[in-house]
Amino acid sequence: MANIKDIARLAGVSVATVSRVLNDHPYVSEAKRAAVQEVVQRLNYSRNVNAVHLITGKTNMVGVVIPYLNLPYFNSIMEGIAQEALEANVHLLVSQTNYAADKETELLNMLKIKQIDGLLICSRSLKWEVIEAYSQFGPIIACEYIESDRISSVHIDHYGSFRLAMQLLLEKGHTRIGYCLGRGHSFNSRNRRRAFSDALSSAGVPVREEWMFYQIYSIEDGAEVVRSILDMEERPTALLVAGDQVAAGIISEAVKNGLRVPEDLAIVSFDNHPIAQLFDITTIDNRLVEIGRTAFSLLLKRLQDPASPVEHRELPFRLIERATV
Amino acid sequence: MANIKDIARLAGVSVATVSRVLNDHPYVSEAKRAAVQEVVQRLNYSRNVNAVHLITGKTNMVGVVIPYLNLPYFNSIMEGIAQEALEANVHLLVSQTNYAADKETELLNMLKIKQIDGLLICSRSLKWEVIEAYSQFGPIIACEYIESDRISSVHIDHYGSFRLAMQLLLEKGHTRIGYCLGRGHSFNSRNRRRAFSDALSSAGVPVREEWMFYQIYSIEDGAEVVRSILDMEERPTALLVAGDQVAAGIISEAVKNGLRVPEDLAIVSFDNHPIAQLFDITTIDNRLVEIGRTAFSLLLKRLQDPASPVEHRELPFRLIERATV
DNA sequence: ATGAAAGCGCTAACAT
DNA sequence: ATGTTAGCGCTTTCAT
Repeated sequence: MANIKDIARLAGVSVATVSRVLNDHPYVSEAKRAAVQEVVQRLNYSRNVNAVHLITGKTNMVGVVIPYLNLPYFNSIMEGIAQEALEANVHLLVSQTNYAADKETELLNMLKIKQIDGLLICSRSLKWEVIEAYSQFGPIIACEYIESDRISSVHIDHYGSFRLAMQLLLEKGHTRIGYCLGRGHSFNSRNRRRAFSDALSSAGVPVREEWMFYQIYSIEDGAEVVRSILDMEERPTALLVAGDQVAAGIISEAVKNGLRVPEDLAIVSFDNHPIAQLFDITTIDNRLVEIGRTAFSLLLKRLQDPASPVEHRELPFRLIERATV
Repeated sequence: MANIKDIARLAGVSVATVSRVLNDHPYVSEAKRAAVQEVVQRLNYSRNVNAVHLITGKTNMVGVVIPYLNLPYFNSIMEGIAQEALEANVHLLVSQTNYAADKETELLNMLKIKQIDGLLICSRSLKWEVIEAYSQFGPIIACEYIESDRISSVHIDHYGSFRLAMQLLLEKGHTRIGYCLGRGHSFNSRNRRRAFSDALSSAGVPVREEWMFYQIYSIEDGAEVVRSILDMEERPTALLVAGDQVAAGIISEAVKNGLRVPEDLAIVSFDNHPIAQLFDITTIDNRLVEIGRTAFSLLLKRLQDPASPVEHRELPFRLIERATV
């Protein structure tokens, strides 16, 4: 492969001049510029970016820590990130972590050694204190709520959205309410749980542990929840479901078993995925794609101006009333 | 940031020795190894991979050309790729191209300049002849059928699977059959179209252009198809649908408009996405995740042994009979 | 405007 | 077993 020296020799100029031409620097005579460009064309030359990375300390790549690419929640966020990255001409080093801490550490380390210019974290296992320590090496943006003066974040108010959903159900007279979440111990989940129990207690209703389901991710998981409910002596009359996909699984299985929705089982779901429309599910739009877009643009801003401040943006959620409440 | 020289100085050894320790090379005394490791720990040192990339000419990164991350078809393939990459500890440079040729060229170029070690192509706009020219720079694997002695591929037999679907429909007595595809001009689509018309002509039935729908990707697109059909004087009685998501949209809209499935409109769909189960859709499992996994492992093999031959693997598809035929 | 030369941080061939 | 040293391909002073 030809290198910059070859080009310089063939064009009859110095490597510095070639570099200037390559980087669109001023102070190069038209004649030499043309000569260089001709040789570049003729040899079909491309710069070795690894050398460029080494010397500039930048890579035009940002890392993305994402637990599961195929879960609708994360897929939507990723979609937003990818859209903006395409636009900004920045490359994405995507690491599907399955929540493995060592995978997260790996990307953090890449930031430290400048293999990536910045890092987007959709969700993580590592503690924020650990992650914060890496912010000295480059901007880090979180797609969840975090109080930090070193890591920017974009999030929606999961507490608020869960309270809204609860209010909807309580107003309809429901008191036997359960919920389905993914990870039970995440920050978001804890918030949701808190909203859930706050709403219940302000209505003077006790929390029923047996109606709280965790590790519910898929359509099949949703069906499973319905089967558990059917076996109960006392069943919940309403369910908050984190994820439309799961809600669809629940509704489908419920109907199959003679339960009417919403009469026997009301559902409020989250995310406003296309499938929610299909099943006419009342859902709260969490603006997931927008979260991804915003996260990326926050990152870009800090990349372009490292002095720009750490920001925390809360995106408004939005209730979509349909037929399951 | 500390570099290898600092470590060498502090540990009282040469940079070569440090490099040997870092790379687990033999011929280093335990004493020196320990000394180096101690300093590495103490300084929390990490190698600058950009320098390593420059000198080794490798990056432990592979590129992924993928048109849309959020389309179920591609998302499933991506899932397979990501699973294997996680396992193999290889990083993924993912480029969502939206089928923009210049984005594809960009990754091809990265291969040329060794910014990535290999390339996975899920689908593309560029001609294979163009892409083939880059195979000299590193292994390229395609997730679609291609006849090439330079690019390996994993694919399923779209012609065969479409023929099977047609056979199913013809056996049930359908002769007024239409289809819904995404891109109409892709290689896969052309194959499917061919299977479609071959099947029809072998049954002595003419092809009806007005029943062939293109650019159909989403649930909403599916609903739109139904609305077009309802307006027709003569309607198809069956539809081949590339994608369960779209099929779900079709069924939902059809039922809303009083059409019975399969009595008024039979559906055979493809991919066996979880949503197909929910809607009880007869579908042909295209083994998408498996395609992704296989593509990655083919790439890995060629990365580890560049002399290993170009391979073309066809994965068997599988009919899942449910209730829409 | 142009070029010479000094690195960027690392690996590996070579010498000892 | 260990160290010295020559690059990898590029950018960027610093001269001129």
